[in-house]
Amino acid sequence: MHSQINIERLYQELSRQIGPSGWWPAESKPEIILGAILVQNTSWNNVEKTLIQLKEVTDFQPQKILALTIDELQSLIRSSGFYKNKSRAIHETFKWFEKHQWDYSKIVQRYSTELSQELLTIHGVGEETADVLLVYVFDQVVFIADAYARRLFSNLEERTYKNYSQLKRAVKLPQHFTSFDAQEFHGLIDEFGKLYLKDEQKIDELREKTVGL
DNA sequence: GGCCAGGACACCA
DNA sequence: TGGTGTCATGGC
Repeated sequence: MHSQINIERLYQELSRQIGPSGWWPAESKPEIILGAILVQNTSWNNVEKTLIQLKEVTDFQPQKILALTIDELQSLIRSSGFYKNKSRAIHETFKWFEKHQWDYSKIVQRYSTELSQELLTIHGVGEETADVLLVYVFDQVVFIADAYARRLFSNLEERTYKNYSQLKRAVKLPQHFTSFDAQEFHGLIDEFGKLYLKDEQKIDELREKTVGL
């Protein structure tokens, strides 16, 4: 049996050290959706270049995004890498939202607890991107078990979470977490990862405060 | 100049 | 269900 992290204390401690995270860094939901796809296995630094291009050309207006030819879209997002995959993912995801008139609250009502499964039917939207959309677009209280989270939890608990679903199953957010908390928790984990994941002393310090038996 | 980044998917056993 | 190869750019 591994020692487990006290999620409550981890959230509080990360907030105290580096909060507020300011995540997700975007001014609109279409921009969040674009960022969520573009950042797949890619540094945010590369994504920012792409977002600047997209803003200039489309101002993140869905109808303008969808009006781009596949070649135009690929050209605009090229610096984010995997541009063939991502151009298709962006197009299919935006078509999906268009099908639902970009009515976020209505989508939540319609699919209810099945929304995650529905998002996963979109080509190019996998486990993590679906959770990111749930948290930052649909304001759901969900844990995002991304690479930074897996590394952090693996380090703190001194074990190895091999993939997304393994950590996802292991982490239950506190009942009282609001959608803001879920957003902030993810942002803090990733920001902490960027800053300190290679700092053993920092990790040890955090472990003492968040891991019990 | 190789390694890696805020994954997803096809294919295989 | 779980493991592996592939997709691609830019920063270090």
